[in-house]
Amino acid sequence: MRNEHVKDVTIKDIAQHLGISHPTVSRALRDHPSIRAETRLAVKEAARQLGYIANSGARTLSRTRSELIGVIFPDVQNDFYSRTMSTLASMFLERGFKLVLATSEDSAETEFKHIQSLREARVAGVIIAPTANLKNESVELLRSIPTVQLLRSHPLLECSIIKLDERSGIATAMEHLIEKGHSRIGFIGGSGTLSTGVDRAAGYIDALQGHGIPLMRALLRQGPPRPHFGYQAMSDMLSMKAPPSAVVMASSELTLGGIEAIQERKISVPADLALIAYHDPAWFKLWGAGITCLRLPIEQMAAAAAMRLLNQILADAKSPMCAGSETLDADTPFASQLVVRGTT
Amino acid sequence: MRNEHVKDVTIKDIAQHLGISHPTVSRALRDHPSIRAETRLAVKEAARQLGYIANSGARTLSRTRSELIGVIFPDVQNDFYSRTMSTLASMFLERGFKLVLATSEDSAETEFKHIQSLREARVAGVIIAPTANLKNESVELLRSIPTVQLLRSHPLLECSIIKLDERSGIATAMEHLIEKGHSRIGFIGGSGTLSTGVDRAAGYIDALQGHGIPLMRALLRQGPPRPHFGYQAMSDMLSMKAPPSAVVMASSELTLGGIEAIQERKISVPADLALIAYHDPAWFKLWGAGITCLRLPIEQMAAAAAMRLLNQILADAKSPMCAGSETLDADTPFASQLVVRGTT
DNA sequence: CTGTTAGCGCCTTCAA
DNA sequence: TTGAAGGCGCTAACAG
Repeated sequence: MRNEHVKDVTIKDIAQHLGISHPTVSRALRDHPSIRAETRLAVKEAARQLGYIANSGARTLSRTRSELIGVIFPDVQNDFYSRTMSTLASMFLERGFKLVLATSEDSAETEFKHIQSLREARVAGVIIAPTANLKNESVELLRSIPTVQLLRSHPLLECSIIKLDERSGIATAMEHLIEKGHSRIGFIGGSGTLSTGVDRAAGYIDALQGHGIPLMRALLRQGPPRPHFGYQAMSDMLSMKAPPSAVVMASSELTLGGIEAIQERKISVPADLALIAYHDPAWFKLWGAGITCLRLPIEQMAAAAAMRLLNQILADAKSPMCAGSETLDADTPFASQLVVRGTT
Repeated sequence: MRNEHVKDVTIKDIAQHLGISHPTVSRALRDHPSIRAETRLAVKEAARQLGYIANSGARTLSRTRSELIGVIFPDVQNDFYSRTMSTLASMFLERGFKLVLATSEDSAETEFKHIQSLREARVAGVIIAPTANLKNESVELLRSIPTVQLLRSHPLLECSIIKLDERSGIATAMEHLIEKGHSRIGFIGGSGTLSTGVDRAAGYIDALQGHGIPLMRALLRQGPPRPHFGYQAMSDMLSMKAPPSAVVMASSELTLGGIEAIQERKISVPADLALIAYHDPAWFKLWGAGITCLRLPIEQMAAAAAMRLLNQILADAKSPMCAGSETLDADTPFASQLVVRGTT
């Protein structure tokens, strides 16, 4: 223990130690071209010996922008977000950025607080999966930070979006079920206030219409994308007089709850009920004969978001006043892939 | 888009706007006691109107310590760490700290890089699950930051540890299996270079000895705590001439791989093979008739780590030179709890 | 209660 | 190639 509370050594200390000026030290440390190789080496050696540790706060102060990237996700327990974090972490680390993780818990208020403190930290950029009812103040703050929306998007946020083609993903799943002869198909998805909730439900409705199957209100359930709601919705559907013969669960968290309800009632899958889930966490292939699902290109999406943000940050640094580089926003949505397994 | 690159409003601007001095503004903003309520309100109002956004870097500069907490975990895909993150996030947010997440990927080198940049950011504290071969430079750097080790610990790190009683946890699991009549019990755990790997294996060995069961080398497998190794080890064991009748899998990631190997060989559980896993991610209760496991008190551990760190930070702020407050390190290990389900 | 003054550590002109 | 001077935004010590 005993933290040695000696004051940190600064570039001035190094300068003094070497009998030169601090600006020279500063330049040497950053490999500034106009510095003699000799002095550069001497400086670096001295820095090492004295145990110099740069002060990123001070650097930020004189530069106006830090090397921090804020990541605002609803939570990290969700497999999608935690895997995304991994990719983002490695991509940004390589480029000298650090990630600050902020979890909104789907509360617009905590989301706002986070955005505020990220703004205070002068983060270089933000990657966000916004909450449904993003506050105006949040929008306002984000206006001054290069931002990229990932997976979810919010209408008020005028920034790049890296998204999935949710509708056609669900459409594919529906095709699959319909081909298998199902027509009483249920859908359990995220709230209609979330962009993903809306889009996935739309895909479901489209598919039904496309095949002339009437939409039954009781078979379309939307709510908070958490296990609890999945359990609830599935239980409800299973207690109907005429329950569905297949169900699409539009999120892995909902699936967790949905399956619990199914097991509780000892319903056999896929004999009595076919199932398609969204996303493909590791355990899906282990459950029974495997859960049929739509696999999302997580790594690619994360990488795309990172690159997009890096570009924006760069463009921003070059021509801070210029508002023209909107060419980046060619929002080509990513496609999910149907993985057929034992539940259908 | 169009980031408005107007220079940020500072306390000086507010001061000028109000015809007072910046220190007064600074104090008012921070609710300093010796400020007239009237001026405080005026300042806050002006700040709001002018769109003032504090600069945390500048604050850190004049205070020497930021409001950032570094969290260094091997990865966040692991359910244990992602759930811990959630708890830490909310605990620290409430107290005005921000979390910087750094994933080491179990590489001592990236771990070092992260520690270095956290040190450069003058983080207020660090919570870490160290890699097996933590570098000396890392130890050196951490010496000057309040640090708490969580779950894993490293001998060179002289700081608080929040840990689990790994040995007795495994012992409980072994008791359970032995009671059920098993004596050929396999163990698949993390590498012997990890503290958790060592302790859990020790628990296994202890239990065997305690019951006069000879230790068979082939039934004790340790390696990287990832699905791939779990798969490998389980496959090996199942191909033995005399395979075990029960296996303890000492991590949820290993379990993922282990179960895959089991399913591939169509071994029936628990008839042909009993199983106990470590940790209790949500899907364990859904697999078959549920996976028997040791549930870890994640939230409590995370909360304890947070409190411990906060105390250290506080103590550190009060008496920076004093080396005496080691009383905090009463390392009472947490206990895991056996959850009996269908695999035993 | 409030203003003055003086840094925190670094970077960036401008000169030399 | 290097040094001198000034400022980034904020807090703190000391006056008043």
